Amino acid sequence: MPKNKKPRGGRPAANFEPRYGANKTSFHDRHAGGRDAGRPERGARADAGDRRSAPAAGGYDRRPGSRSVGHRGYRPAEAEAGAPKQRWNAQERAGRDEARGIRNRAESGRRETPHHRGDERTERPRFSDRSSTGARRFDDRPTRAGGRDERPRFDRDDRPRRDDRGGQRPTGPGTYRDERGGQRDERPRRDDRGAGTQRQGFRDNDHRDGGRPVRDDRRGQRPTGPGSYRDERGGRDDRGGQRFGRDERPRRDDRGSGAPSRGAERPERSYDADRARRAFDRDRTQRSFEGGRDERSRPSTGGAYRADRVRPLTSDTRGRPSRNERPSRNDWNATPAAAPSKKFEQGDDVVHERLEAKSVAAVEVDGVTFGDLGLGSNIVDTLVGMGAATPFPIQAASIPAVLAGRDVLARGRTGSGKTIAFGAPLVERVLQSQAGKRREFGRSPRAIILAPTRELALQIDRTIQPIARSVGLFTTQIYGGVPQGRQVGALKKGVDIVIGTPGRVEDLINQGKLDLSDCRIAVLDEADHMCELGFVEPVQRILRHTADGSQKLLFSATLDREVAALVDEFLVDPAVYEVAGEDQDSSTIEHRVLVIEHRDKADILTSLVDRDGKTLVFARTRAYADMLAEQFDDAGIPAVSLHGDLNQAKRTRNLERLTSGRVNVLVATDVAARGIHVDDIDLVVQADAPDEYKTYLHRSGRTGRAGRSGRVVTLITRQRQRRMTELLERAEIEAPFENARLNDDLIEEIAGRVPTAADLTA
DNA sequence: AAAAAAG
Repeated sequence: MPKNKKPRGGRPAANFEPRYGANKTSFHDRHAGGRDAGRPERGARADAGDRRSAPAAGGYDRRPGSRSVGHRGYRPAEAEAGAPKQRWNAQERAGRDEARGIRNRAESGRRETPHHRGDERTERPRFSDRSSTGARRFDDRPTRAGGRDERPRFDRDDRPRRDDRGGQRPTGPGTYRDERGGQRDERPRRDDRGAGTQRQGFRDNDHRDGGRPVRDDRRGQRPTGPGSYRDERGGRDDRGGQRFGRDERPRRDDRGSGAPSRGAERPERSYDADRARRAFDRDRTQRSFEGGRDERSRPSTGGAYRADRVRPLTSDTRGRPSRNERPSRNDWNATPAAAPSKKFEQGDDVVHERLEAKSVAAVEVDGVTFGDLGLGSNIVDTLVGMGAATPFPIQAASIPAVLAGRDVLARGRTGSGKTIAFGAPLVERVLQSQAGKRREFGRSPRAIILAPTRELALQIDRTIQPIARSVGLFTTQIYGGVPQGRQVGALKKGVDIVIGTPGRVEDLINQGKLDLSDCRIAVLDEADHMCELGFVEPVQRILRHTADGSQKLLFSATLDREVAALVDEFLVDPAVYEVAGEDQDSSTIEHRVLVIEHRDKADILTSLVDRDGKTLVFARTRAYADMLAEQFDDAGIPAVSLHGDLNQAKRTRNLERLTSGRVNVLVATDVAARGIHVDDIDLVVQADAPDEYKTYLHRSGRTGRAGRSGRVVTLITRQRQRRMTELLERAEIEAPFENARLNDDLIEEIAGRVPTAADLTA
């Protein structure tokens, strides 16, 4: 049913566009449909004997503001054509004014959408008087910006904005993207099917939004050269990037120096021994369908792979890939001993026990292909098209296990390719489970993927959908904040893979509109987060709706025993994987802590974000996020916010504004802490220090992706130093604490403004 | 505190 809402583009990309244009589409539909439908009706009425019809009729179509009956801004023709306003009673007048207000809002919104900065945040007083405040702000801006003109970096940001506001150009090319955020119809047009994935346009489009996160995730695993990074807008480039990435692989090993040699030193342990040791080990026979599946679907190399290439960790410290003396959190988690005194000091940042895991190192997967792991050729081709020619360690480890039907727990640090690690084999398994069967109308989903935020669910879908499409499977997003009609419609037609957030998923289950009884695979992304208070219960309830013995996959960059509640109830003999050599020393992120005076905080923040690259600022509360974004905006630094107080359209749009580079500064709550991928964020500023080390890790993981350098700056006051020190210990991050004052060179340096260079150019 | 459902 949403199909007819889709813009009908001949372009293959059309299957991707609707999401951008979902809101826009319906908006335009209303208008276009309204006008078309309105004309005859109006004509009829005019002909019906009104004397004014003759002169007025010619003008109807052209008169600005004429509307069809169906339009909410509709006014009877008589009123406008000739009836004096005096005839309107107060109520009618009110209605008319309201209608005008709506229309104006809609039109100004449409006009200003691409660059307007106000829209993106929650209601602010100045918007009640948009024109005057707009004018004021517009007038102000050149002055402010002018003051900054000496700094060329502002020109780029300021100029288009002034142009846009002044020129009132309705839409730029970015309009579609701006309005992205509605849902799209998952179902490809018939003409998009099949060949669609092979077409360049499709690829381009997917890459822009879907491929990129994945590729970057993958690259994030290893330090690729800078050259491989920029060329991500096109499919061919991606392929190049992937080739490059493959060549790069050895470098990663060099870099994570320990990995190979460690592997060699580490005593090999038999598979059985390893299993016996695992805390979650259970009798595998509990899984009714375990055996047959295993034999059937295990890839030819899978068994050997697991036995030969994936090295088990034997204990907390033995064979541990840490290069420093501390126990490494990167092996699932620190033992309690790693932070003994901290454990109960702060109830909100508990260090959970580590999980025993098999560790897979990059060198071990060298030369292995996705095909070797057991994925079908269509999927492999799609992956290659997305820039993933060869599997990364976490993928190489988990894919065979997933294909074998095992429950899997996997930890790979931020940006290590987790989405493909569960997504690709999930698609393969769903495909196998339907082999030979016809895809029935109204079939219920075979797999579900849950994510903690809507943005993440969208992002996951962008990655998985092309893979699913390549084998003729359908995905749909089920998340809140948007009307459910379209989602329900998709479900009615039949969907194979559901990707969503817990709230709406459970809602639709309870409404009887989503049936998970045939759901054989359930994935929890950011699984540890999903096990936190407030999330677990719905997640548990949802999982209970899945088929008996359904396969469970739990992934996170900070996976630890926090997931025990779910593991105990839902997982059977899970395979547990992690990636060797993933510690902070191998990270490309530079961490710093600025100890500041509270009164300087606002100005220091403005100074920090007053820079060239993309900056992500984390605030603890929604209100503060809004406040900061406005503060930056007022200082002439275009900024938007992202938090749960915004409606979904604004959330999606604001995130896209950062992605597209329309703004360089995004101020977000922790809604953006996990999973969200935006290219090129080179500075993460924590306006408020996080309370939990995991939050720190996830927030900082928004930068330093794709092997690029990234910086994380945390602002704290003196009183917070101790807590911060402890948190960093738990996170196993080393960061210098530096006292900073406003206008310190230190801040210039962190922002990337080197005073001397500016002096030289001046 | 934030996140996750809402016609």
